[in-house]
Amino acid sequence: MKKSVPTIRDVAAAAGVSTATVSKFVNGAQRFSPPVEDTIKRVIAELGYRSNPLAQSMITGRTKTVGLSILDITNPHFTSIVKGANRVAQAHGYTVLLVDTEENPERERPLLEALSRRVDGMIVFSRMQEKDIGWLTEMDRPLVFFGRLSQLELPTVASDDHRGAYMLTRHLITQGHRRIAYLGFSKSRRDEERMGGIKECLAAHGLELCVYDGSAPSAIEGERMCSSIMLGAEHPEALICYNDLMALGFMKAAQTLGFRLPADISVAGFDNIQFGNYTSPALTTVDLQSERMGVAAMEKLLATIDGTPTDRLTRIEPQLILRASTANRN
Amino acid sequence: MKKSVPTIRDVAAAAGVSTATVSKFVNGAQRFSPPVEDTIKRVIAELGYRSNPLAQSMITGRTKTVGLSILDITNPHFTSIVKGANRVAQAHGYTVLLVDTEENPERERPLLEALSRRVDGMIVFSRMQEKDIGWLTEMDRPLVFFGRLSQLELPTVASDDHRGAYMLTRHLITQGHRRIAYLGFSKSRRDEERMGGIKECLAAHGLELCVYDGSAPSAIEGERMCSSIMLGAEHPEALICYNDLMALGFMKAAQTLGFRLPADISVAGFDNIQFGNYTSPALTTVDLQSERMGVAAMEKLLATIDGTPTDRLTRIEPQLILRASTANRN
DNA sequence: TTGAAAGCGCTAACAA
DNA sequence: TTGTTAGCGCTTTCAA
Repeated sequence: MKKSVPTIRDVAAAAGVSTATVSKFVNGAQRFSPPVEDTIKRVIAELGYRSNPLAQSMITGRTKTVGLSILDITNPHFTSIVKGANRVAQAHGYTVLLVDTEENPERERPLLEALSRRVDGMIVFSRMQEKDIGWLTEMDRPLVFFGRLSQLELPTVASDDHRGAYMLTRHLITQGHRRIAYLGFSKSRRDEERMGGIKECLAAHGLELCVYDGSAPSAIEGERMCSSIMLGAEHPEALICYNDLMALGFMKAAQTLGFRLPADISVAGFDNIQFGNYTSPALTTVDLQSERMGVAAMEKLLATIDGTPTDRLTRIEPQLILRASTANRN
Repeated sequence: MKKSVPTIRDVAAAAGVSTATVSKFVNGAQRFSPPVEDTIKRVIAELGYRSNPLAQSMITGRTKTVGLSILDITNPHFTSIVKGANRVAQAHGYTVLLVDTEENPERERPLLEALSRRVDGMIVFSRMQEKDIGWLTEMDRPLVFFGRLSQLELPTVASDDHRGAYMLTRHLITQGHRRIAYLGFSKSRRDEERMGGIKECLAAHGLELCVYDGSAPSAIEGERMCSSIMLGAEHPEALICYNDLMALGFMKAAQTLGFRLPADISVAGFDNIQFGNYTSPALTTVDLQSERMGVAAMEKLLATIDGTPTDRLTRIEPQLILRASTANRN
């Protein structure tokens, strides 16, 4: 009595037909005479047969699985992306294989190479320099990339960070802020875009930007940077953070230092993570539409897999979300 | 000129050796004479050969991939678990295949069945009733389960929710709270344990528990439930929430209704998600050690896969984290 | 409508 | 040290 899982051959033998027949029937590739179909159906149920996706994939070359590589699963921005991507994949019968590169550019390549052979396509969020990702294109797998690329011709989904930053800055200026600072994260490709948007808007009003650079896009880092930002000769009237996590950390540390928000300083971030809603004051932010980005990326990937042509670049418009962390400076 | 990816046969032919030789060499299963090794190495580089993990897995029966099924990727409790599990898997050369069942018990079964054939083992967080998960054991794959089970004999990692709840309640009583309420989530298996711990402690002090039941373990739901909890004839002096997300939502809504925290009501949750640190007041919580749970589960799973015996149950001790959302009632 | 047979890319005895 | 050979579980012509 062999305990192991039944194969298509076991089914074929028990049903008195050929494996080819079973295969075609299981995949709905062909209809058979009622008696044959009934027997097969019965035997499958009896044996508890289920096809081996590995063997199936090896032959067909399709795995019905897509890879999604993100930078940090504990950042709500990325989990929202996953949420959106997951929903679309699910609806199309695909399983998402998630890889968390943990903000470590060196880990990306081996992880993605291992992943690439197991999936029909991949969506990649990368911290690598553009010059270092040429190999991605050589993996002969459909691929969608997050974020603007200047050289590479990859299908891409990107938020308009420049515009989002401009909108936010414009609003801060309207509120009467003049000394505006940026707590950035220069390791990210998007940092430049955001800073560019801010600077452009400030320049248009004859203002200059004071820039601080964080070493991680996290709340902890926001906390850490707070003292050097707030305890100089003259602290900024408004601070734009690279993302909401940093803003959250900064706000907490600033309050601990005795500053009142937004009276002493206005604070804003990017991403519109749900937790920006639960701080006091609630966080003003630029909603980059994370979930929608995930949806768009997965739709683009599945289209590419199916061979349906799509635009190379999908741009998602950001939305400014005003909350209490920014206020008029009168 | 065939554009397709090179197989082991291409390498063998080009190197003038047998496929077996290439296979063994690639897998480091055996050493060969220097000239042979050099040629193979060179040819592999030239052709850009990389072995097909699918074919490999089909034969060896091992995929070097493990599945991890969670209830909601946007809940930081689960992302911490993933973080811990991921780290361990990575260190052992395994890739984690993540599945988000989105708090939908019906989706679990098909998702897990599809997953089970592609991985060497699985870690499962389930919202299903214990009576409905017997099939899990029949999937002939190593499996680790999160949460206490009463009947099933599965390897399990669980936090001591009962004790955590007891500790928290005890502290609240010490702080002088008498009218204590619980905002639960009865769909979760852990809800009972938490409520049990609270009740036991209250009973020991001759107190009774007032219970509200939420329909989702989310911040939104916490917000929604707030008015019915706070705007009755007499509102509780302290509220324990099923998790931090609900607590966050509740706190925000309560403050919006004009209540001062913790002066009017103390609030506490479970999980110690990082965002409990960034609210005002910061959230008192029971740290269930999410990341450690992920680590423990993955270690247990990999041990099971390797055939190393482990204890059936790993229990993780919770820690009470006191912050400003709970205060003395004098 | 059904089946025989030839693989998919790789590994694992077993030989040489 | 190296090669031969027989599959893993499945799909897919092609023939019956």
